[in-house]
Amino acid sequence: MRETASVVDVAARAGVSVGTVSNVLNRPERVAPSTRERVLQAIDELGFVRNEAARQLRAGRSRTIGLVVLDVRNPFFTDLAAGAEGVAASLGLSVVLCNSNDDTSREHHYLSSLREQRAFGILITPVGSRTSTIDEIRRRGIPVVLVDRAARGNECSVSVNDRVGSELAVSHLIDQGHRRIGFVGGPLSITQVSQRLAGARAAVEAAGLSSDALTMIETPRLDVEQGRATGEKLATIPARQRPTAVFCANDLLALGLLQDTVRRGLSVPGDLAIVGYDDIDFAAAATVPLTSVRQPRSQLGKAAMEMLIEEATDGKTHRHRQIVFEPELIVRESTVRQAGTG
Amino acid sequence: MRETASVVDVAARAGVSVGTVSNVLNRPERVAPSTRERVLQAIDELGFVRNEAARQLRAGRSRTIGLVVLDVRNPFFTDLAAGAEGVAASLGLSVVLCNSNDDTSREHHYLSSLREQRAFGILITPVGSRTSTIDEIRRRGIPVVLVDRAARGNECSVSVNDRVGSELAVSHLIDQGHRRIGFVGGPLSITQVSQRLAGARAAVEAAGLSSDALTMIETPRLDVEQGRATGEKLATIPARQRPTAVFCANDLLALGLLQDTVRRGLSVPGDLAIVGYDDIDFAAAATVPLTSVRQPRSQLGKAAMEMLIEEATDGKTHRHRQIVFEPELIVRESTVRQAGTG
DNA sequence: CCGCCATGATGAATCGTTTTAACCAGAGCG
DNA sequence: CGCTCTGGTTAAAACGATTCATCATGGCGG
Repeated sequence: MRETASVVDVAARAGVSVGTVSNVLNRPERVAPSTRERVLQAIDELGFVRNEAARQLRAGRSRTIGLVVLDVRNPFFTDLAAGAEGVAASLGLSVVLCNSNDDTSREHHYLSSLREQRAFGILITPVGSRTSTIDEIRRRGIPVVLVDRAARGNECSVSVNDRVGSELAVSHLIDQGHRRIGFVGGPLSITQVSQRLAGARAAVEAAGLSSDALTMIETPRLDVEQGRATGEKLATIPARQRPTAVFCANDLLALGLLQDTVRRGLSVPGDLAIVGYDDIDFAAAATVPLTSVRQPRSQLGKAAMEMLIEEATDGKTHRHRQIVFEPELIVRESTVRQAGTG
Repeated sequence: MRETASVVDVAARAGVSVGTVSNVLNRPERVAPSTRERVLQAIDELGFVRNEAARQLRAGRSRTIGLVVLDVRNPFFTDLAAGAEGVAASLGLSVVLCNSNDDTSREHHYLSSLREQRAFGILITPVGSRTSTIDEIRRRGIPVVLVDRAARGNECSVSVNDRVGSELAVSHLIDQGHRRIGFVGGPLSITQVSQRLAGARAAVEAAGLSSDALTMIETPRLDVEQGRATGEKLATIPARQRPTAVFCANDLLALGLLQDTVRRGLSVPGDLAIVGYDDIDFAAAATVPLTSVRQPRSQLGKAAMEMLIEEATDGKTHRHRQIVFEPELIVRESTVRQAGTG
């Protein structure tokens, strides 16, 4: 076996031209069965493997799609990725998962790399709202679809209505009789966080409560660690001012807070009711099953990928559009006292 | 601005040859400062972006490294990935994270794709032990380093001594007075699992206990869900035969089991002591902080990547070697009753 | 003043695939 | 018999960056 066989070698061995080999590879129906057979055999014997770089060079774009997420460690994003990947795989496209880690410079680095690779397209949850690099990439003809982020202007996006989701969550807490509610999340520069805060405020207002019924507890990140830290913070608040329920901007925060609260010997939801956001698998599996706002994560990824592919294939006729899914509140024990445990 | 500027456009604008442009890009010191300046300006004005596919075609290999893991949702692997990525990034190489999800066909699919891309190298935790595709890829000149898996024969690997890790864990449980110990994990086809089981058995034997002191509880997967299911299983065992301590093959299992146990109103470690493996961040943050076997995850990724790059750059002089890290037992409350809670 | 060397710059060849226009043989038809 | 049509096949021209052998220029020592 040669170091690496090319299409020329295959052609020589099968006694045909390179064009025919290429046809066998890409449009097998156009070549006569007997020749096709001969070529396939030559490919097999030589252990020929297509050179993707050469294909890409010729095609002008690659067959990889970048998926840039804020946090690979958050199951929300890996589930989303799984949904997106399923669609891509069925079309022979591959997805590379890029973790911006909520860091603008990392995001920029990945975007530059995808641009050099002439990516087929990009799905991204941008770190901030300023997206000059994204605009520049789009201008180069690489389609970009925003995921889990509603587009402002003339671009495609797939998102979930964060306002509605948090209204559901906070209204539920109010229905349960809570009058001092905490909102945990941050930084506010993350659009999802500010949207969810806005929804929470709207729910408080709609219930006719004063706006100070809602206490904002800002965190620097949206992870388990910060959730636990929030437990510390809450403990320092005098009991009569302390929220009796909190709404967390995502499940990682909620789980961290839940763990800390239980460890302090407090009861959930008795002493503190907790609602999360995303409904990751961990939520149902927590020590006290977590009430959470379910987002159609996998479907989100699927829809985004379908839109991206549509834009990438019929670029001319394509019209940008924004898909918005509706979230759903899943009520579990972290907000509603169970019959048996009363 | 043209659709997309190439190196010839840049050359024309700067009034030099394409060779010079290439030199500015790759060996700037070889070109006179004044020309260099002129070329850089042309690049800027035209918004020129290198075409990675063309580079790769010429170079014969790409600048991406595949990292194929068993489960992206397990923080162990994302931490490992972070370590590996750090090293790669400093050399201008990019890492694509591929999730085999413990499925042979997915693994094969990713490997084929990486082969077509003429990957710079591959880091992989293989699903099974049969690795014919890997051998084939290596024969093509793509270096492969096994991670978290000791190599059998003539190949590079970076792993952690699983036998020692589980001996530490089980000896610790025996030291705490436990005489009926459960081992939770599976499937046994995963090398890590069988190694950890072997270590557990060795520890039991070393302590002079009968081999039925160890109860095997096999699971189909290593996730939180299965950990909870294990709780169910344990509950069905008559109290006098039920293990008083369990050693789980990874932290996800341990956390699931912990959650289920606490929910049943049992005390940890009073009614059941639990040890996990990996010491993921979640372990310390659990309702009852989890005793776990710490693996140098990030370092593992770093070392593997360094080896891979070494093999990829001096292919001739390179000699395969196997690095084995030693694990460390981190004792927390899930096995040792705290003073206050007695 | 001549030849040599160093430094910079050049241009053509190359990587491996896809695509397109051209070509050919044979079938069908008037 | 000549014409068109068609299914198969071919040869050659891209795609865009890199590399290497070659060449120009000017300074310097002899």
